[in-house]
Amino acid sequence: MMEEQARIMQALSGVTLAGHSVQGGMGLPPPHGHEGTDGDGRKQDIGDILHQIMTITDQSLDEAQAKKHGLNCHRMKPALFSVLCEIKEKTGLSIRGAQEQDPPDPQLMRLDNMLLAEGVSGPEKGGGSAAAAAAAAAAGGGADSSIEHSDYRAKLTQIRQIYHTELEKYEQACNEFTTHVMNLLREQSRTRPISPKEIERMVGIIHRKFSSIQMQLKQSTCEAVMILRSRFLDARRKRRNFSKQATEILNEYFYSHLSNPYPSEEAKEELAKKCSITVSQVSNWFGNKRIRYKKNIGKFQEEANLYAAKTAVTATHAVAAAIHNSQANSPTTPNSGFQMKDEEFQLDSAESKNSLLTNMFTAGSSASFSLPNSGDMFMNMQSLNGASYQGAQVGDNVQSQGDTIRHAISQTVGYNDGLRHPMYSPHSLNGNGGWHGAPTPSSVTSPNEGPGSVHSDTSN
DNA sequence: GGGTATGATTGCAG
DNA sequence: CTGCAATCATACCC
Repeated sequence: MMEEQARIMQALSGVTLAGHSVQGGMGLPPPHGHEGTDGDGRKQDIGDILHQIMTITDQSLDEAQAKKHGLNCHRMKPALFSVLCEIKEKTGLSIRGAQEQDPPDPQLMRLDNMLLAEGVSGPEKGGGSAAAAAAAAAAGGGADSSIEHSDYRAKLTQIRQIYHTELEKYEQACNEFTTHVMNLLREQSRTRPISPKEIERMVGIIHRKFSSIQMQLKQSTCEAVMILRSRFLDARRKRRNFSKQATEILNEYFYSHLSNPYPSEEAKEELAKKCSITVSQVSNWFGNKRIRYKKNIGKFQEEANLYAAKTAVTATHAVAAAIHNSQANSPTTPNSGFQMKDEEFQLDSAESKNSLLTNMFTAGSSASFSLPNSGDMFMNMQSLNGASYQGAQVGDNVQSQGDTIRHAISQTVGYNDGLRHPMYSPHSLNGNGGWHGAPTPSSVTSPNEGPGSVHSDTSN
């Protein structure tokens, strides 16, 4: 082997480096012993080839093409080509074959799932709004939640659009590049050993490269969504007072259930719906309210009175209406003890609630409103303006008015069918200041309440 | 800007 | 899980 190499070297030096020594000395002594016609001939062949190579750039393109064509048409070409392909397969390339079936990248899967969950890569509309809704639900709503919500959705749509545009671009570029490379390889396969398998492999490599770029795109998209999401949630985490209306509704409920201010799950849902807040916000509100009320009952007294009166007014409407209806339906119905003149309750548009209150609860007022001596309302109203109200025995009379009236009154003044059990007063807070002495928590409606009784918490 | 009100959070107990 | 109590963080008001 070494000998042959040396001989080739000699031949090369003899041809291409004629007159120049590469072996250090000033001159190379002529080789001895191996010279002959055979050696000279081979030397000449190699020299010709090398010469051709060296001068190939001097040839015109046409000449080169002609040579290429000549080679392609050579009768030995197909055989040689397949042999070379085979050799190539057997060497390096076949080793890489094992790496080809790429297992699904867990990171890519994570990204895909996330994008799907965020509604970026999923079906057109549903996913996005679902994610936004989820985010909204997670953060809780507010009066302006819809604004923030739509803002979030708009930004998400923007991200989605960018993502899809970029993805499309990448896919297009990938396809173009693949086609280009395939054509190139097919072309080249006429002059060098490239098997279809290799082309396939190359396509795979290209796709992998592009998918890694896609992964970067997905990653940045995910980041963008996450940032948007966190900003959105942060913005909603910012405390925002409930609307006045919502606070009123909650307060009304609280003070009309002062004896047991623990709304049931249904009541909470109802309140949440009415106030456009979440159930958990209702729970928070009641939790805060209970504790703050308990801590400083005095401070809340005024508020309690206000809401008691308010509730009384609205309920009075109901009662008046109920009576009116009842009377209309059965004119013979006796209404002693609970007689009210309709005109005293024509208050809706002309009179404000406040002026009505003044009329109703001023001693000199023509309206005489008797309340049972057992409800929260009564206690609160007692301190409203110092007037003393007699707890009339209205129960029987009211009952005689039929269910409608009984329900209305029950709603109004905390009247229960039982009527014999004392309801809550601030003084009945137990030693720990809890409501635990009161009817069972979480059962908003009093346990003593009759089964047919309708309570305000569920009836509105 | 400071004080208060208020919605939310946290840690604990039942 | 619910509610309580303490606390935080912010909104709101003067």
